[in-house]
Amino acid sequence: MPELPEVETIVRSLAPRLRGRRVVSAEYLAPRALRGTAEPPIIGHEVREVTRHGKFILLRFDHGALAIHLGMTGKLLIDGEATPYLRAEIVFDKCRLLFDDIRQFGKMAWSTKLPGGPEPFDIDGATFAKMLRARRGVVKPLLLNQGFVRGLGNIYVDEALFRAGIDPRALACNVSVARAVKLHGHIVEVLREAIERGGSSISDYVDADGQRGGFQEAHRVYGREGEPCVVCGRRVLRIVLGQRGTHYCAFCQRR
DNA sequence: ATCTATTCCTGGCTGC
DNA sequence: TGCAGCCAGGAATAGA
Repeated sequence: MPELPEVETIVRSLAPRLRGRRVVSAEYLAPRALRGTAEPPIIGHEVREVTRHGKFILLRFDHGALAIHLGMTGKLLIDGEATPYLRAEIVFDKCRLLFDDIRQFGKMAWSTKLPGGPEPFDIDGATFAKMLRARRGVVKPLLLNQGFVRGLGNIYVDEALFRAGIDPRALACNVSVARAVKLHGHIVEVLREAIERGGSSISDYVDADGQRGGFQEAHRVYGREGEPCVVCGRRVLRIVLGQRGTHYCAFCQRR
């Protein structure tokens, strides 16, 4: 499941391959990939840059950008093998880009307004604390809300809350300023560490060269239900919170 | 603003 | 071995 670190890894592998490349042709094999939006007017145009906005990958052209969201199982592969799950193919002058997506939660659209709160990297702890404490909801669903901060998904929210010692069911407004600042630091830290290790590959995720990430080995709570907490040794619990599997240590994380 | 439930989708599990 | 049933979940959506 591509979250910020996985998308960043993909962008870093895509950018040097696509920068300056001219689109020769494009084919959209699944109507769902474009979700009924107009075909991107990219034929004959050159990619200027490949960037990330939260979990969106942006292929930037002079006249706009193609925004791609990978959903759960989306992959962007340079010169990869076509699979039965191929949703789109963009042929460039020197390579081709395949959009592969088993579950079809991914989507692409031309020059859409990009949603979102700030990137966690773009705000400081004090600003984050102010934002967090102004909200009334439960902290985990709030962190998953892309309109609050961009880029976090289920894995990194569980990991950051564990590192910060905050119960995922805590109310945002009840988190002290000091702990909110600490949480922001841990969010930034866990995202940076995950980017360094090429993201987390739970099942499907690979970068544009088909390489898996390595950060799943460093997960402290996500996917570790029943295993001993790396800090206190008690069993990691799993509950459902906001329709999401949620992993935490009841001893190390408090409300 | 914030909550819940529902929808999308399919491979990979589980259990019989 | 086969097969039904359930599960994973990002985000949009509807309704409260």
